[in-house]
Amino acid sequence: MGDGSRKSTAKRPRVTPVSLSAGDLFDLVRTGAAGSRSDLRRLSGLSRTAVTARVAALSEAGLVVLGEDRPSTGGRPATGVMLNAEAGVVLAAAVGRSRTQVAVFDLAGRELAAASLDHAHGSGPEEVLPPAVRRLAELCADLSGSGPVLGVGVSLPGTVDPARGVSIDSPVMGGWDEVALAPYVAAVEAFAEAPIFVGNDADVLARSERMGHAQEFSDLLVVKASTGLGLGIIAEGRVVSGHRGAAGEIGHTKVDDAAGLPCRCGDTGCLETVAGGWALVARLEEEGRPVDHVRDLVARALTGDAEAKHLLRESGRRLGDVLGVAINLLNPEAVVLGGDMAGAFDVYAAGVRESVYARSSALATSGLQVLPATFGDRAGVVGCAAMALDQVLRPSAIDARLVQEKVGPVGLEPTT
Amino acid sequence: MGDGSRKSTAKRPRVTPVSLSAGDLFDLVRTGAAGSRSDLRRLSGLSRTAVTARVAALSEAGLVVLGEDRPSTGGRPATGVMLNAEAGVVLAAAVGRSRTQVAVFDLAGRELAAASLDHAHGSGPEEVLPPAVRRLAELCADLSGSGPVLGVGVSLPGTVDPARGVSIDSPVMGGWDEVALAPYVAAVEAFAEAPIFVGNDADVLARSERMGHAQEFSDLLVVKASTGLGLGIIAEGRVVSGHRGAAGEIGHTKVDDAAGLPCRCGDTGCLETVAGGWALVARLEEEGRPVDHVRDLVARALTGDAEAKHLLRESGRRLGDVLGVAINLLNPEAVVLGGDMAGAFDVYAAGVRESVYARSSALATSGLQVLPATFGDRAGVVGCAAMALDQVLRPSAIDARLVQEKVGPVGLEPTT
DNA sequence: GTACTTACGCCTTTCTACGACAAAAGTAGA
DNA sequence: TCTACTTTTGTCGTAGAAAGGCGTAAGTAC
Repeated sequence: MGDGSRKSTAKRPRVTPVSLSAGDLFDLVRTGAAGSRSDLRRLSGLSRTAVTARVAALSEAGLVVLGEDRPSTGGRPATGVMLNAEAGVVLAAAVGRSRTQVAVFDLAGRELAAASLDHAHGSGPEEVLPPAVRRLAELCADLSGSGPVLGVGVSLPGTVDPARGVSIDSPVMGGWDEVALAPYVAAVEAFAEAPIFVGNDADVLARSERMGHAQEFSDLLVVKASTGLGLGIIAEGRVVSGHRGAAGEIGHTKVDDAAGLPCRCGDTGCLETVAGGWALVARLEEEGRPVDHVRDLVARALTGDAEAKHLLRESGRRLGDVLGVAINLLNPEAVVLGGDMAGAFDVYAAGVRESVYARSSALATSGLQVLPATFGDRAGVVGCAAMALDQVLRPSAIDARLVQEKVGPVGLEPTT
Repeated sequence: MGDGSRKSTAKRPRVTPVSLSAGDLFDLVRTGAAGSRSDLRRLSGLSRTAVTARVAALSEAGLVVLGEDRPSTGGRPATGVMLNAEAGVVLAAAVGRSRTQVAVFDLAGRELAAASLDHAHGSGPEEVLPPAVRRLAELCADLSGSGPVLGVGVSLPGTVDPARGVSIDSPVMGGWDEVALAPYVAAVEAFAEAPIFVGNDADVLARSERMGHAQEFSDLLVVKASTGLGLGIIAEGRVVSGHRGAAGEIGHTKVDDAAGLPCRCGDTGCLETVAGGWALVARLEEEGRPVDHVRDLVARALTGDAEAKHLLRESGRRLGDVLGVAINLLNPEAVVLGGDMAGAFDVYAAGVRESVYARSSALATSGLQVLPATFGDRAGVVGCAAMALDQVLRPSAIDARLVQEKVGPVGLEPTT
């Protein structure tokens, strides 16, 4: 050194504030990557001062709690920093064709209360949503002192527009064209402020796996096999929703076996007409053995009914034919089977495996696993909650909450 | 200060540095979103001071240039800030079965020089790579004063591991199992420092569309139809590579039409055996009309050869059968056809459209477009360059380069 | 009991980012 | 042609955040 003739050596600003925000640190805590301020310092590269300041802000906002835990690693034990699961709740409502599941979750994703509401098959929003919202209000009332409602996740069996929070249409339920969900939720005063997140049922099932199998695998196909057939895609750890959120319409792929058979979507030849739950139910009915719902068919299969088992296995095989293409395309590490039909997992998975291994290339199927949905028949509400939590607790949302709080506390109680 | 009883009211740090780094601003300039410091101020929300400092740093590093352009919008005209395309180059090498295309691109993605090297069908890395690297060195030498080599993009017809930069295997070429590419490139001293990015040929084709159709559409399927059949996926604006980078193996999907037919992959019943370029060539050969390469078949079709046209259309139809499933799954806005067979786009696309519209649901195909690859037979090198540029010029890489430069100039010349 | 390790609060220094002031360089209209 | 207005840009002083040193707390290892 020793020059100085060139002004570039004068004083150059640093220009590179790669520092992480409080929300980013919160995310590290929430995901369990960090459990103490020291962890955060190591992971973020920030100085102690910066980490301390951010954690203090998060703590004041009630988003994290400082416990005296953490075993020593040879020196002074660290003060535990963990997510304050009691800082609020999210609501989940998984609307099905004849049943709506509702539940309340804390910020750690634990279910605090749940209920199920039956309604007539194919009901419209007026019959479904107000009772569900009322029930959620009751659940919240019973859970006194559980913090404010930070978000609401809703899943619908049909096409939705996540951006606008409206139902676009539903093949299995009437009256859901262009229905905005916010007004129904806002009917309860305590929910009026909460943002609403809407997802397709198959998509939401995929999101539930982000709290399950996706912690192990980053590329997954998640099948929802119930009355209809849907597919959720997790690619590189992210849920892929496709253009206008309409990815995963696997049920309406045309297959040769179904040529000419009319589908509920108005077209003919769809996979659903030979492998969808409604079609299996219809088949059984034709044979003079009426069942009310796919769940009944599954129940029969579980008690050893040969015909029901055969139908399920056959359905799995046909699904596998189409799934094989998807597997070649996306090369997932595992296929997760969810929905009512996966209730008889062994039978259904046997059918799926049979044709998947025949249809896909050796490369794609080597090491491919076929797994049951982590949360079984609770996957709907878990996925709705996961969807809401992912949005409500994402770093930028946390940062926004903190600056908002500096102006005037709204939403979360500062400390109380 | 006089309180101290409650520290929470004292002075709270801001804790939320959402400010954008110099690299982020560079990205805005590079993508054309911003063309002046005022634009950057508006887009980033940073203060004039901060923007000025960052732009000064970028300018000193030679990454952007300040021109006196920009028309006035009613007041003083803004100084134009634009990407300094001459700050360096990236190299592209698209390895094919019998031909390797190489090219040099500037940072704006413009091709500065190009060449093509033929080699025996199915050659190994020893025969292919050294000549290609030598040719690139010659091209660079001719382009004196074009800046340092910042990155190298290579595409291979087979499976690759992008993370490690190695070829895993190739169905069409021998000797490519577990081949690391870096040593070959580093043989030329001027290239030794440059990072290497490796991609599958179909994947790279998809990346080329990020500079083409993907500027308009965020969800695309990109088909590479040449000797083999491959598929690249762009979902929500991102290229999806799948687990171990092996997504898009559409050619080895099993189809009923091909039952029993042996495929070059060792299996039987693959789509490629009835719709892949190599199969069409074999078919023509059986009929006593030998052709050397798919390109010859396409050339014949373009001159009106009925048999060639029929084969191409039939191939497109069969591809469309499988593609229909993918379309239902991912609901893209457009399907892009590339590779040699797309050279006869009209014929090939007709076949694809025919079966795609029959196979997919009305929802997925309404508004679906079938388009030719933006860069035709140059898509390979363009995609390689795009892959390298996306990595080399991404915000975090730019930031790293700037701090590096503060310590001691390496890589880019400071101003010179 | 002593030395060592790890965690963390407080303080000072450094440096970034902001906003105000002021000048430059155009356009629009009298 | 000249003047008022708009927009862009450079410079300066100040507030505030991040870093790092120092000292202390609270464990473990021997």
